[in-house]
Amino acid sequence: MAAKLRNAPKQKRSQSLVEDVIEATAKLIPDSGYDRATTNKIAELAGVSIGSLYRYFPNKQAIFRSLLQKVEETHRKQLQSALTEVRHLAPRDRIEPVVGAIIDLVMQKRKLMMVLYSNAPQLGAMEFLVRSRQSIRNDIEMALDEFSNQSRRKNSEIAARLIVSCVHGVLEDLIQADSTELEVEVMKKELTDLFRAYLFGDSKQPPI
Amino acid sequence: MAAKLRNAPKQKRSQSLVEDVIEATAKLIPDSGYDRATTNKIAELAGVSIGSLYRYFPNKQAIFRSLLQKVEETHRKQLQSALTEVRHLAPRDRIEPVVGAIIDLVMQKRKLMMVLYSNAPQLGAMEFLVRSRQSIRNDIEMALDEFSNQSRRKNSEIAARLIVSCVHGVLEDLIQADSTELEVEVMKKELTDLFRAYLFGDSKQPPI
Amino acid sequence: MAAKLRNAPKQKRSQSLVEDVIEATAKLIPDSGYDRATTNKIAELAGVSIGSLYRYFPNKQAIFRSLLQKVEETHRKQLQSALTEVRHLAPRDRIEPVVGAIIDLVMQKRKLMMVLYSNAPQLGAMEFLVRSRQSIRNDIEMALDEFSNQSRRKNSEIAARLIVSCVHGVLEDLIQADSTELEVEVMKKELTDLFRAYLFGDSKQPPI
Amino acid sequence: MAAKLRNAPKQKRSQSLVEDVIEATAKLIPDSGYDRATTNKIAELAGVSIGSLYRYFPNKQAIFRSLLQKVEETHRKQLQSALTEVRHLAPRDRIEPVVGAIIDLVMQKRKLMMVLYSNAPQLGAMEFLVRSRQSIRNDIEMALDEFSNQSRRKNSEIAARLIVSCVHGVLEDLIQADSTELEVEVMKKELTDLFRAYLFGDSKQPPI
DNA sequence: TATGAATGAGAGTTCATTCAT
DNA sequence: GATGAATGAACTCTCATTCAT
Repeated sequence: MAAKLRNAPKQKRSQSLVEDVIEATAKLIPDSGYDRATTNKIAELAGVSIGSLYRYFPNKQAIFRSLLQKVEETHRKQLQSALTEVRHLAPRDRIEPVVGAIIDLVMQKRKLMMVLYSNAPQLGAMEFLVRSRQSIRNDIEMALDEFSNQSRRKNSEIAARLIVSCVHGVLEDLIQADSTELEVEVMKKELTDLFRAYLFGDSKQPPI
Repeated sequence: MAAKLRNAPKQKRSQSLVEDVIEATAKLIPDSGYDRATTNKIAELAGVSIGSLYRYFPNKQAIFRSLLQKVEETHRKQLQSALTEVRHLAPRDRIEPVVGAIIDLVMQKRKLMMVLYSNAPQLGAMEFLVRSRQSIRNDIEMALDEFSNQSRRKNSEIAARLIVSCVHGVLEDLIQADSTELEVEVMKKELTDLFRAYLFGDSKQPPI
Repeated sequence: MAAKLRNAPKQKRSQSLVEDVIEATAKLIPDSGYDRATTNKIAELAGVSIGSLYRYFPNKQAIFRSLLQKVEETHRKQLQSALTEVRHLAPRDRIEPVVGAIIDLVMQKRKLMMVLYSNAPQLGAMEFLVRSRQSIRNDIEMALDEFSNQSRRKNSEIAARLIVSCVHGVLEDLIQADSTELEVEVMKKELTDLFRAYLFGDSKQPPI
Repeated sequence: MAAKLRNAPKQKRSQSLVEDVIEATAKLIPDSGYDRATTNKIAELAGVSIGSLYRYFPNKQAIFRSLLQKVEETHRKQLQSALTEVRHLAPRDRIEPVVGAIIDLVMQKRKLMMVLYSNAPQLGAMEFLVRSRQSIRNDIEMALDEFSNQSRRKNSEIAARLIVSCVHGVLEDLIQADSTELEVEVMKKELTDLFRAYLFGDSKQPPI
């Protein structure tokens, strides 16, 4: 689950240290990126000595790997919640809230995600990332399978991959352009529309 | 258009130096990333002394900014070519070749693009990148406007933005997962399908 | 005799702790040398907490000093045994077994001795080492005095010093060159021969 | 000959830099040993920036390796001089000046040699050291062969090894005990005596 | 009394940038 | 103009030692 740490943090104190370090890293990333987020800055922001940091993380990469894993894990859980909450709705009405949830989710961590993804190779986290994305696609795929008879798409696996990718693409665009709240809402709608057309051949947006 | 250089390279010699440096940087990035692509390595690979390099680039960031600009410029030109070549086709048949062209284009420079995009903030290139994307969106928007009467989409600007974002999203996924040639083709088809449904309410793929 | 410890270990528990620490240090040295044999590794290998270790040793140097003293003490005792066991032999026949014993003794602890000797200055153990060697020389001197009338050497003190030094020199060479068992035996013989010539003017080796 | 350096120092400036660094290292060793002779201290004492130091030496070990090689080379040359200068003398009169020369030689660099030898394994210099010692033994062996008919020793190779080792042993003892000039002279005489007895069965010292 | 988590000075090393030649 | 040797701040990481529990 978490990255391999030097000492499994069984003690409360240690757990909190690990949490603090990961959190500090997340705070530092947006402005500093991978390289300028130095281990000393991280330790300082976490309120921890550099020595303690290295007691629980074997090296800098491991810190970032742990953060990446934590974020991905959180994302998946939140996606699963969104998918569950939506099951009582008619299939075509499920799209909007799920898309909305995902977008909101990632928009909060904009640059964090960019930095983590683009440094994944150096972190030795590509394998993990691919697996993580696969899990998320599986969740979507299962959700699609529930109404595959009503859908125009036969291959839920490919459809899931496409959907996830498109959402990510729109997100990245929104992040990079530092978009306004309004733009975000507009794109959510448009994305919903896109997927409705794709899945049900129906693109009319319901009146707001 | 080009990054602000210390001396505008009016001389042939200087122009070639600038070109060589940018090219060397592009070669170094995939394996080295931003940080390990040191200015000294760049100069060496470019066959240029480090002193000369700094005569034409004020700092390391400027080199990468120039590269980013050159790549974006090239991409836009190639997109325009693709859009032009396709105008004699029926609107619904224009999607596939354009999507295919864009994907092929970027797939060749996978890691290069990843590194440049994710370091754009540190490079002070976000503003440029947003403008560059806007230009590309404008091109798409104009292409969409040509058949807006046949399309279900009224707002070509938003549609263009969505389309570009989705293509980028799929691309990133293909890049990160180190996808096979086959996967790339499958996703091209699916993306074409997606946009057909979105624009024309028709998602049937033409028989191959 | 033992290094100055913070608390003289009168309790059994403490004595064993001190022993364990010294022993662990001896085990660690051959592969780690002085610096990479960290106090934490020593404590762990000794099955002692680092805090307890520092209760009985004021610092890292003191641990190594204690080890050096213990080793020197052991060596001296073993030399005395060898000298005693040999007294029933004719003077010229005493050389070989003593030389053999010394060489065997030190060869077992090759690297340990090298590390301790070369770090003796930093350990503040030079004074001790000089005194220790003096003791050993005294033992040899007394042994030489027993047959000084048959020997060509008048000054047993100088002869003892020379002999000890030569044995050490040969030992170091054997250690550094990672010599084979055979080489060790050859050098033992040659050294015996050397000392016979020196002491008795007779260098013929007895037939094996 | 010299250790592999990053850039072969062809320029005068560079050669002097390399020399200065090696010299500074030699100065630092006696008081600081290997570990406390930090690269920064070395650079400072050499009057060179740490960056420049690393331009010519890939790492700390390489600096020490270069020093070791330089010292060994010098020693060998001086030994060869001593052996040559002595050839016009009768064999039994050659021993004293050669032994004297070697002792004087090494006594000047006492602790330096100790530190270099004991750290040779970490420096990756054992192979070199063994080869270097072999060369020196060869020189001695050849010198012995010149009068092997007058000598009691048949195996010059072993005799050479023994002699070199004994000289080293005596030297180390003199160094470690911080011996007086007088002691040094006494041991030189005794060593000469030892080898005369060994080689010629004659141990009477000539009147001074 | 024993523990071991915490400390932080300081190690080796890199690399963007300058400037004397 | 061109060069590349020189610079040194800043990086990641280690480990002797302390002290709250």
